Amino acid sequence: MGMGRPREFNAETALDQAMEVFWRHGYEGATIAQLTEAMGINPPSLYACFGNKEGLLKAALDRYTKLRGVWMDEVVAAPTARDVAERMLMGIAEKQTDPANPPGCLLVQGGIACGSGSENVPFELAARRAQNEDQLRDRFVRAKAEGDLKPTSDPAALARYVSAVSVGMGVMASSGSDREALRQVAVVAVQAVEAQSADRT
Amino acid sequence: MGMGRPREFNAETALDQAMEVFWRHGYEGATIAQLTEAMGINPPSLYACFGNKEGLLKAALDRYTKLRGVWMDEVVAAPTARDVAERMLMGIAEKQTDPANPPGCLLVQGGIACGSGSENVPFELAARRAQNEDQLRDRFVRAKAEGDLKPTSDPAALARYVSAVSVGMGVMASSGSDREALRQVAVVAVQAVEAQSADRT
DNA sequence: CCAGATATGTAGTGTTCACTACAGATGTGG
DNA sequence: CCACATCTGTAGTGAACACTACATATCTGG
Repeated sequence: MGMGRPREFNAETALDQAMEVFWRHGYEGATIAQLTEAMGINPPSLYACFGNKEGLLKAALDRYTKLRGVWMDEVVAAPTARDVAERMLMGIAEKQTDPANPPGCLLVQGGIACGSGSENVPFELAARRAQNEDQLRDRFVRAKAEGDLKPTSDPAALARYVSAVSVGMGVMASSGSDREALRQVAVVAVQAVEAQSADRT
Repeated sequence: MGMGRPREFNAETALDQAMEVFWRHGYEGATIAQLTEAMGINPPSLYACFGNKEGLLKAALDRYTKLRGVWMDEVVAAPTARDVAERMLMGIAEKQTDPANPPGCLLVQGGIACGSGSENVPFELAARRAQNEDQLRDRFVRAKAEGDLKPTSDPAALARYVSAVSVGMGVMASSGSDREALRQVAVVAVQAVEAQSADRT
């Protein structure tokens, strides 16, 4: 039996375009018409490949978190907890205002509140953000074990904090804050992590 | 000439219900059917009173910021910049997880990204958030003048920072974080403001 | 009690939405 | 070159959306 007509579009390239539409308009604000036009395909191709609108979102999120994961690995590779926070938040100030992408973060812009029928979309995004937070927490646990963070510090709370600041910066970026404003926030935010760091000998 | 049939519903009570629907589902996720049912009125009454869906949102935002303004006045009445930040962020941890309201903050849940035709909704919310930030900034400017904050500190940056943390906490709350998790974030966040405070004599 | 004015409830309006039926096109295995 | 499988484009589908026409009800001023 034959293997059928091969697909004429590249799934990853198409996903990049879909990602941008979701990023800019949110899950509910993005229409199939906008998505198909950006992806350069027709609705039947979209549904054959991704199932439905939510399936397309998940695929776009997978791609987003995969690309972001590479960067996060560099972030947690910083030598100290303070440097991890700085590299993370300063990097976010850059990325969230990169004119090559829509402002803000897809994991926030994608949809914080949704209508009936899409209630699980916000949870889907939250689950991806939690992955980042877990990665930070693990790194801070290590920092505490290494004596980099004070014995009284709470790595999980620190990770939650850095994650919260990241999200807040994303919302600011999407509503017009420029890169310099975000950098100022990052600089202040890092000082809280510094306050939890052991004194240098 | 007569003055017409009087309205049979209370506008403020109805707005409270509409507020909750926008809060829980966002602007685009909230339907007129949900809104009218929650408000206990029919569509013609809604349109006669608020113009259209966006007009209703603005009225709900007005009411939200008015109620919130009372609390913000208490926040900035705290004696020091550090206490202002603590009162603000700890209060937010309480309010965003108050079971009497939907989780999070209407100024975030209302809509961060919107589809074509509602592009100005996110800006509308951002403008209201900016009011809070301005109030914080003014308070921190005063704190600096009073010697409460270090001469090297940047009141505008500090206000932006506290505002960003607030927003981040709101997103966390809406995606399931409990009150204790938010309190932990607040405790850490306050330390950055403390780092900008002058040493006590 | 009547005229004018505004509110209300019923029952729609046109539009846009996510999604798909179907026919033709393009590939593979035998 | 034929049977089969999968993709593609055209052209829709029913449902849900924001919004409203209209008849009726309830008020005030005279």
